[in-house]
This record gives sequence, structure tokens and C-alpha cells, in this order.
Amino acid sequence: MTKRNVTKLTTVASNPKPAGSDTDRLVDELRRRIVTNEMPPGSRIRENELAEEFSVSRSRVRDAFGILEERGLIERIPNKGAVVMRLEADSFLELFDVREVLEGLMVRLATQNTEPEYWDDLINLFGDDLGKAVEDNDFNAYMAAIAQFRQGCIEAAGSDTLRGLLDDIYDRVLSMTRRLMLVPGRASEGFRQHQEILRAIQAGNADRAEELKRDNIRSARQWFLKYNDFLL
Amino acid sequence: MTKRNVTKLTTVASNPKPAGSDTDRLVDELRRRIVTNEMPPGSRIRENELAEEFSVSRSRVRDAFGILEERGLIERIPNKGAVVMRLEADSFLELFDVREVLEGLMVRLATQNTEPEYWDDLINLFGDDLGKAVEDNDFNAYMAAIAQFRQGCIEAAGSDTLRGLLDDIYDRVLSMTRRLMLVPGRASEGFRQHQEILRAIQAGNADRAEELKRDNIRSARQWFLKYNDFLL
DNA sequence: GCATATTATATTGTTGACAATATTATTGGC
DNA sequence: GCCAATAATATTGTCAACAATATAATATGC
Repeated sequence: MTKRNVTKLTTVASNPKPAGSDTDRLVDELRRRIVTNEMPPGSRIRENELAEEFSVSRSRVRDAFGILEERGLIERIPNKGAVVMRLEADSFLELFDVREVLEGLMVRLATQNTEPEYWDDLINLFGDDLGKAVEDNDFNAYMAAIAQFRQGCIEAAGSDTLRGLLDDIYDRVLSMTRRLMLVPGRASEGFRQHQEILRAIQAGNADRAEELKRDNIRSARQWFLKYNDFLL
Repeated sequence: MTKRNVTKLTTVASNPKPAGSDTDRLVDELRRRIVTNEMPPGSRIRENELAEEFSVSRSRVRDAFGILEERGLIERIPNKGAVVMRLEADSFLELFDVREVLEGLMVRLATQNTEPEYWDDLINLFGDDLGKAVEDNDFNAYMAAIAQFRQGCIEAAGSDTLRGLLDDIYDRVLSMTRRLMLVPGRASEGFRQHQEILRAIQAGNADRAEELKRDNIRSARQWFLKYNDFLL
């Protein structure tokens, strides 16, 4: 089997697309506000306010809303307006199920497409230093590392289709992921799981890497289920 | 584990949503024309034409285009217009990968959520009569049965998130699926695979059902790979 | 004072006109 | 006849005004 030669980790993209059109700029900025909880679920979003703030016509705002709605980030009720999507426990469980198989696919493809050296940086990143940071509850460092892991895997997987699906799902669950990290014990478990996954990937064991990633999501699901009263 | 009591197979929805708004009607109709190849890939779609044909303003057409673009059914080039998305072989392979894991998940959840009786109708449908039909190259009968299978599984899986993803993917690959069916041997193989999957599901063997469904998609992928020169 | 009806306000939905851009047709030079 | 430059047309992009609807405020009957 020929392997794609992916040698360089792209820098973690804080803003995925600089974007050209007004509509794109709006989508990106609103997306950011939603996933960072700057606009928490249930927030009402008025077309006029945004149009004024961004100095664009309401039509552009409207177009952006259409895209965000299709991505499941906002909900539009006819003649009433748009609100940031509020997810119930059921939806999160459904998303965990989907993430399980898609992220499993991601690491499988990533393993198949790369040489072991590709993973040196990530293996290094998920070393003792990060372990210490996790024990010290340095969640920012851990979140950043997870983002790097994601980025590296998606890049290596090389499937735009998969990337699109994962990006959409990521946006929807990011704020929950951040909260889940606070649950005592979850972060360090996740850290160890990622170490193990990375070892399997570098060893070229695609099946095991996929299985481990699926285990990883399933365990996150379990933690969510146990603590969802506090998390939602 | 408690099982959801899904007792009735919903009739196969020829038109998923009757839909209320003009935009929704447009989306549904355009979707239909695209997936049936009435508008083949590469077709130019003009906003004015559609606006006139459906007696709506261009704005509605524009909104519909936004949705279809987000779903990956059309492509919009700024100041040039919209064309029906044309998929390359690579995209189809990516879609096969994603389908493999998502449809695997679908049958796993469907198995876990239902009692054996739920599947009596489908087991019956995939009986000797349909087998004969397949041997006689009655592709319409087979396509209809496959649609029923899908519908029953998605219903039983009970995940709106998964349903949404599968519906999107389905739209993108439908015309290819129809062509793939023409490849000598593929239909009868697919038929037998579905019989086996249904048996595993009814036996309550979720893991095996998932694995068999994944095998099913993988084999379809292989056929596509072998004959893609004729199929694209 | 409370519930209901009515008016006023705010917000979203829709449209047609106009601007910007690309495509096609025409002209002129050689 | 062929190519380039220019004009004419067609198509998409944007906007601001207007309509429809929902929400809030006010008035009215009891």
C-alpha cells in the first residue's frame, strides 16, 4: 500500500478561513462567538443588531444565518427569529455515537497514510510535560494539545469529506468538551488515551488505533452520561 | 438494556417533507432533480429561470442555492453562477469511507433499539421473490427494497443526528449507486449481503450486523474502484 | 384590580430595483 | 479570414423600502 507523504504539521488554525465575502466574515465571527460560548445557547440574535455592528445589509446577515442554521449552530423560528442552538442530553449522546465512528475512521486513515516520523512532534507534545500540566489542571495547554492532535490527524487522513463532517461536529460540541474536561479525572484519562492512540498510530497499527479512538470517545460518553446534570 | 419500541415501518417517503415555505419547496424540487440526474453534474442553473418557473422572487431561489451548496449538491462560483456538483473518483472513495462507518453505526443502533419482530417485514421483503427479481435485473424492485431497508434502519436507530448525515450523503451518491447496480454481479452480491445483515440484526447481534454492513460498503467500494472508468 | 381587546412597536420575511461582474456580439485593423 | 478591442447583453451580487408577523404597551369593560 502506498502511503501519502505528509511531512509537515500545519500550524493550528485559529481562524480557519480568512474569508473574502461579507457573508463569510459574518459566518466565521458568529461561529466563533457561538463555540466560545460568548453567545451561549438560547441567545437571541437580531438581524438588525448584527447588520449595524458589521456595517453590512441585513441580507448578508440573513445569508449567514442560513449557513449557520444548516450547520446546526443556530435555530431559526419563522417570524420569531434566530437563537443559538441549545442541545439536549439526547443530542449530545447522538453526537458521541457519530464522533466515535468518524474519529475512529480519522485515525485509521491517518495511520494508513503516514510514515511513523510524521507523528514525532505529536508524540513529543503528549509527553511528560503535558502530563504534568494536565495534573496541574492546566486545561488550556491540554486543549491546545488536543487541537493539535485533531489537526494532525485530519491532515493526515486527507479526506475533505471527513474533515467537513468533523469540523461541523466539533463546533457543536466544543463548549461541552471544555466543560467535560473539568470533571475530576476525565482530563488525565483522556491524556493517557491519546498517548496510547498515538503509540498505536506510530506503530502503524491502524485497526488498533481506530479501536482505541473509539474507546476514547465511548469513555468520554460515559463521563458525560454520569455527570450530565452538572454539564448541561 | 431497554429497547425502544419501534413497531411500525414508516412508508417510504418519496417526498421527505411536503414543506411549507417557498424556499423549502425549491430545495426539495431541486434536490429531486439533482439526485435523479434530471439535472446532471455540471449543469448550469440560472437564478432567473428558476424564479420564473416557480413564480417566486430570485431571493427565494438564492436562499435555496445557499442550502443546496451547504449540502454539497451544487457549487457556486462568485459572479459566475451555480452548477450541479460534479464528483471526482476521490470524492466517491471518501464518501464510501464515511458511509462505511456511519451505516455500520446505523445498523448497530438499529439492532440495539428493536425487538426481532420489528424486522419481520424486511426479512420477508428480502426473500426469494426479490432474489428472483434481482436475477432478472429488475433494478427498480431492488432499489425500492434497499430504500425500505435504509428507512427501517434509520427509523430504528432513532438518531436524528445520524439521519441527517446519512440523508446528505445519500443524496450525493444516489446516482452513482444506481449506476453501480448495473455492474454485472454487484446487485446479487448486495442482495445476499443485505439478507445476511438482516439475519444478524434480527438475531440481535449488533456487532456482527455492524461488521457486515461495513463489509457491504467496502465491497461496493471495491466494485466502484474496479469499474470507475465506466461509472464516472 | 384583573382579564381581555386594541393599538403601537419591534422584528422578521419578501420583493423589485439597481450595481457589479462576466459573457457574448460587434466592430475595426491588418 | 483572424485577432484584439470595444460595446451590448445577460447574469449574479447588493441593497433599501415595504409587507407580514409577533411582541409589548395601552386602553377598556366588568
